[in-house]
Amino acid sequence: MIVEVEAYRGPEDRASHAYGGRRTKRTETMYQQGGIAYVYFVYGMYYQFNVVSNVADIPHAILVRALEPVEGIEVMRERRHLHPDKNLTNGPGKLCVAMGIDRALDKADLLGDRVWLEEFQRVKPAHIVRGPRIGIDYAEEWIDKPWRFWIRNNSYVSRK
DNA sequence: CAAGTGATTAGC
DNA sequence: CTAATCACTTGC
Repeated sequence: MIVEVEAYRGPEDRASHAYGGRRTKRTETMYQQGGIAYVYFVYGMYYQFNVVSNVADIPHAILVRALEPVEGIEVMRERRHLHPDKNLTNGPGKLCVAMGIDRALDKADLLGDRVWLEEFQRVKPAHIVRGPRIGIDYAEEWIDKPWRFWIRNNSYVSRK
């Protein structure tokens, strides 16, 4: 269950890989019609999983930052090398390890059969909180935009 | 709290 | 071609 996300609004958003209309081999994914995965590699070791979210040529995406494990917990634990349950999926790099997500899933259809989203539980708007995004200190006036959203009091979010 | 890690990008 | 950067995690 997704419990934490961040919105990236290229090309205006300085924090987005598509800032200024940057359209390269990597960012090309975000310019496609929404409903597909944008998976990229950072810091030499981690993948990040995003949902492309607008029409073609408007590079918007949602970074999935944390999950609450619901099924397949044993498999996740193996992939995460026996870390305690609460560390399985409480960060964007961690959840990709736990879910087995890598760049082979970049551009994958999220209504397909390799990786997909489905409705699970309805979350009341009052239980959703927002704040500034994480790890984008370079983004100048976009640093403080409250575009990180998480479920209040959920213990699997990446930070309190 | 800082190192690690390598793809990606811009700049020459 | 080179060098800097990075939507992070872990272990000290």
